[in-house]
Amino acid sequence: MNISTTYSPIETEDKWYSYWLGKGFFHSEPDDREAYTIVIPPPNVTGVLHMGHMLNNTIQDVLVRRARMQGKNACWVPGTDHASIATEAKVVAMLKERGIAKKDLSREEFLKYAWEWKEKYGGIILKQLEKLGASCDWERTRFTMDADLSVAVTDTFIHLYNKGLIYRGIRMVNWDPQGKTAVSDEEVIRKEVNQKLYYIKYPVVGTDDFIVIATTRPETIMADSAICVNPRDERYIDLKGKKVIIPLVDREIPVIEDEYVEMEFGTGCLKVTPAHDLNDYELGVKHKLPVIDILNDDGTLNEKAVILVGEDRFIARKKIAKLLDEAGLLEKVEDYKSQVGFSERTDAVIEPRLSLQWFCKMADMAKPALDYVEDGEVKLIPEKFGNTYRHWMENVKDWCISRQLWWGQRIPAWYNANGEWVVAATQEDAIEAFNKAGQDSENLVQDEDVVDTWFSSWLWPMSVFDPSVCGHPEKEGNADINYYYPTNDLVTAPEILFFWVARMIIAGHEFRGKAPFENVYLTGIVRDKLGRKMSKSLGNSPDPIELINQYGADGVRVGMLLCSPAGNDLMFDVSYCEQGRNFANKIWNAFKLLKGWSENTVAIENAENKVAIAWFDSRFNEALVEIESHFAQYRLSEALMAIYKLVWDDFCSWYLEMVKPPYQHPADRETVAATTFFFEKILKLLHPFMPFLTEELWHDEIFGAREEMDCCIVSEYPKTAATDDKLLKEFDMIKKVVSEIRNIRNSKQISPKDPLPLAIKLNSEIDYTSYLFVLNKLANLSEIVFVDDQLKGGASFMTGRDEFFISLEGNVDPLVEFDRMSKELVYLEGFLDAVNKKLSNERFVQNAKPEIVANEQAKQADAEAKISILRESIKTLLI
RNA sequence: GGAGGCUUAGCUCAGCUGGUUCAGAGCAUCUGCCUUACAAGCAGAGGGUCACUGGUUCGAACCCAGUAGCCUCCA
Repeated sequence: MNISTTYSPIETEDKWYSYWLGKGFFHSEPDDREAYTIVIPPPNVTGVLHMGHMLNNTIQDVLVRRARMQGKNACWVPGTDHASIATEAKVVAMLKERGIAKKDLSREEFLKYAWEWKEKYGGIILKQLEKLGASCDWERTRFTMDADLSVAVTDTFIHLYNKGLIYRGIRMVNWDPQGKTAVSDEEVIRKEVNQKLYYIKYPVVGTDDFIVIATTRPETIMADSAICVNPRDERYIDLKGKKVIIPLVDREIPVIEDEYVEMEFGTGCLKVTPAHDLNDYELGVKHKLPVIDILNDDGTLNEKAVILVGEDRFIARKKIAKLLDEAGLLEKVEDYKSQVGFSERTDAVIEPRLSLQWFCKMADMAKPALDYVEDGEVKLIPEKFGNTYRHWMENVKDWCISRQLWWGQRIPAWYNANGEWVVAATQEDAIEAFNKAGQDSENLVQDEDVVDTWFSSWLWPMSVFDPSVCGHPEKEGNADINYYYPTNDLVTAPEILFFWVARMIIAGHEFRGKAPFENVYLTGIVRDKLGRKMSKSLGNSPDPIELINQYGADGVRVGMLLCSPAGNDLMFDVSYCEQGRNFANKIWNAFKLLKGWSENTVAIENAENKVAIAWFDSRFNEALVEIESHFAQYRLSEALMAIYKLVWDDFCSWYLEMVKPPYQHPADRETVAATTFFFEKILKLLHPFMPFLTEELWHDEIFGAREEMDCCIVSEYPKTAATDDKLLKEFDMIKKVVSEIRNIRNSKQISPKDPLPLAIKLNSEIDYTSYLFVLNKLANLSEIVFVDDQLKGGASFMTGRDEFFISLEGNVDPLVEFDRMSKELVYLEGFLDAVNKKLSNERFVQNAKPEIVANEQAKQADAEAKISILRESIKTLLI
């Protein structure tokens, strides 16, 4: 084994990952054991690992590895989703590089290229997860566009359509005129832009007056259906029932009234353009206004605009401003800042556009999904997300599920020449359905759109096990789904609580009558040190693979978790990875020490070490109880910190220093055996967080010969056991005594090499005799004596009620000691005063719980005792 | 505009049902150490008006109201 002074991750990581794979430790098949299942939130197939994935998957791996060690049949199902929009964009870009335009390809040709792209570049991210140590069952890897998962999507569509839960309707979409496609809200980047606010005069019919409207989009006046004012606006009372004329095109439109209009904005008059603005559209529906769409799909004006036909919308804007000005109808132009949406991909200004889309009705399906969370059958962690969830589920909007793309599952709707349609899995089924309805079934065409990617991923916890149950609630399902479903934990980001989590609960309820998971752990957002979200465009995100190369996978895993409080955002900084790496190194070196001992042992009795061994045994169990409680509450970073302190402080700084043989002396066999045993337990505790380092050390010969399947990854996780509380308490006192002596050394500039004489004046029940060896070793004492009277002329301190004295010839300034003691006395007197006040307060004694009053009385007695000791000490000092 | 959340040491965060010597941890800082496991380390120390204002209570970091600042989601 390597005995370098630093742990070198590179040499161990690939080795053990392939070993685990080779032995099939990640693979799961249903059996008699309790299942522990996680399905991965499928990353985008085009994606590369970013810090968010890093956090999310580290958490999942910790949970899975721990469950596996607890003897559960652990199954972590990996996979990717097809991400229609992102993937299609990548394929379009690839084609462009090869000089091919998407519009020159048929759908089939394009899809061929897309699959080619997916096979070649897709799924890089899964390879990257291996570097992190993710113990996924790779034999179960799934893709949302696998043939059977696509059938699941189609069947689900048909099922919901037949139940009347899917319908077609008009909707305003985000249109990218350059990409000629609709994009989702998430792909619209809002930026503040300097614009102009144009004040346009509309002549009022039958008068010589004008009404002035402020707009940023003068090129859309030809699409106006009305002018709207607020009914409470006294400036415009006269306009009631009047009509106005759209400048340049001379079309008459009515003046309507609606509370929606903000009187303070612009002139208080709003032009209503239902075809080109979402709010205007809704206003139009409310007031039954006609919809006039004057734009082509490439952003140029069409013949409905009457003027400037064929011009691009922005050129038209400039030209129309000029035309209005020339006609004397442009009152003024102001500078104006506002938020404008840009396409993430083409950077074109997004155009709100009406189109016919497919929708999924949500209200009825949302109800049971809300109940799961309200009733606690599905737990959201942290709980605060329950409020957000309820609010959303009670105000749920219908889900627009169609996308104007090719990459994805094509909507199973078929149209005949008369515009009639049926929903069917295949063309044959469609013909049959048309015939049955007595409708024309010649020349059928399938809907050109695909369904939203979420429409695949909401089936994920079912479809990875048995896609055939999706769309078929009556089916019993295969052995896998009956064993693994419902899964245990889901680990994901709060941003997709509604897009994904809620919908999975809905789908799970619809097809299995059960929610797909018990616990949903919502991680925070990874931000940089300055609190900014990590993003590609800001360039503030480190490359996770680079970090792994630099700090080791274990170091990065620890670093991630150290700064990730449950449910809160985390301010990531590489210094956390450094801390993780240092921790790995600390463990490595502790191991080196132990290994050195085991190579030179003798069979001698070492009674002195027995108490230290008993103490660490208790301390380990005490820490384990705390760690288990953190895990039960999904407080992973606190569980990790508790382990960190157990290892670094208790094991390395205290225990190892206590039992360490003197330099160049052999170690006794019993101590080595006990320490080896402790070390192995520590490796187990650490394994879920630091899988590589622990596996590497696990196989060292000091633990004896290992069978090939005897690996840390499948070792039995430690179970809590009884603690000796008296021993733990007394050891705390001993540690305090040691620290006090070290403190005296430090402040008096005494070398740790110079032994000091210690005198103890016992005032408590503690029996120090069994700890003298430890005291002597850790504090380097020349002698320890028990005394009845306080000693003069040395340094002194109190631990509990016991007094300790160290004679220091000529090294102590009585004035300094006096000062220190006086300060302590003042503090104690103040403290006692506060306690006394409480106890003499009748209402306190009456109202407070008895144990709290008893506690105050104990505090009082303790303080009184200490004060009298201190007073005596001061007196002694002054004599 | 609607909803939710956050504010505790220089930084990142714990702090349970209001009551322990309760104001804590890790990192960073400072002081002293190359003490043969570890300088990626050891030993020790300093550091806070618990955002602000008021209220409830015998008692508030914790409960209530308001104010300020920051964040997220929805529109």
